Amino acid sequence: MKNLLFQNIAKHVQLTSQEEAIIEQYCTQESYKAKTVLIKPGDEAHFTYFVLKGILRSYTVDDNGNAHILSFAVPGWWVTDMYSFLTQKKAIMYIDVMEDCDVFILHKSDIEILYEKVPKLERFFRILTENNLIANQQRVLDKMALTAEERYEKFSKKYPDIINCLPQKYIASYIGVTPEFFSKMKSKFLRKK
Amino acid sequence: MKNLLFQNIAKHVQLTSQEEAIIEQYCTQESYKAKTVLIKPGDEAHFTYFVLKGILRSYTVDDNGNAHILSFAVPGWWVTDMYSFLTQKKAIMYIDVMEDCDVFILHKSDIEILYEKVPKLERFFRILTENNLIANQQRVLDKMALTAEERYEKFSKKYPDIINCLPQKYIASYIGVTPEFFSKMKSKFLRKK
DNA sequence: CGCGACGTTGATTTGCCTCAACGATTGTGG
DNA sequence: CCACAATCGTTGAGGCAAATCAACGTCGCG
Repeated sequence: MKNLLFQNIAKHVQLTSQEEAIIEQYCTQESYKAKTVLIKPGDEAHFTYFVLKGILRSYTVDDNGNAHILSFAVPGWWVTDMYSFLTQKKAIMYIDVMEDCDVFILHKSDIEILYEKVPKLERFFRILTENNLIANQQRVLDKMALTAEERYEKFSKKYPDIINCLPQKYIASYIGVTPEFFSKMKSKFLRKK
Repeated sequence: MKNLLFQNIAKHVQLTSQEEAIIEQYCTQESYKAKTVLIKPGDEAHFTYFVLKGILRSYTVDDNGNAHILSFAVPGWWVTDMYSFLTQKKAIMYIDVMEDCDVFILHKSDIEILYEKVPKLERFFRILTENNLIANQQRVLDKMALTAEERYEKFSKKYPDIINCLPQKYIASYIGVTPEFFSKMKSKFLRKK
């Protein structure tokens, strides 16, 4: 279990077993049932979550009540309301559980302590954030340059596993279209083959 | 001149004058005329640029030849093709100069050296990247949840200075609409007041 | 069983794009 | 210094991608 976290870290920085032990001290493991809301707008996000099992998502709800999914968090991923977590201002997003999950919880203040005790983590999270940034930059450009169908194709190549285990309305929301349009698009797409 | 860089760094980490001296060794200053292309798709982005004066932009061009601006880089900002710079694979973006500029140039391999010599930079760039990520996440959501007019309003509040010194077709491109539509939108917007 | 969540399909509307034409401004070479 | 081209912004007509609204079938589950 704990291995998934350290496997992940090991992809970018090499920790000693002593350093791993320190990190372990600050990680709390927890399980949540589907539909549990971990963060909602107005909260202060004191925690970041590392997913061991299950699926979470982060999203906003607009004035018309439509949800817009920013990210799916699957095993091996971190998730929180970055804005709130980093600035300690009010959250703007929901984080909730889509499939029963096990997570590690890290408190904001503990992360700051860990940065001091295990400086390598500074690098680890830098690299993690860099990769996340690249992905988000690409997503901004994709939303501007590609059609819904192209975004769908791209998504299904990038996350072939997610596509079959989630209600498709969530995929529509991630892609940036309505469930109705997504349905029509998909049937047109399949008819072509 | 060099001060702008260190003022910027000082917002997030405290450097000794010795550390500043080390960093200075790896910075090359350069000036470029408007329209100079610093990076284009297919290149390998070996450099990142810190803007002292002038304006640069990063953007992609889609299959129809339309440009989509990812970012404007004004004094105090860093700019490069993050994807290429970090992975050292082929660039996917253009970086070019919109107004004659002075920049500091940092080589990818020098940054790696600097991370070793001045570990505080690891933190500095982590924080910088975190803030950049938050902004890009918000932009993804804005493109999904807001109308063009709302995105325009948001942009003009966030960058009131940029709006008056750049041809508006570039702002249209950043917002994610055509210049024609932007023009109509703007005149409708002004008529309302 | 009956309710609620989900996916589908159709009719209609709308936000934004495309294409084309036209002034105004800029700038550049002769 | 002018002439001409290039760039930019505006406006209009028409078109298309995607949203909206509504109705309906299906499935899983309390």
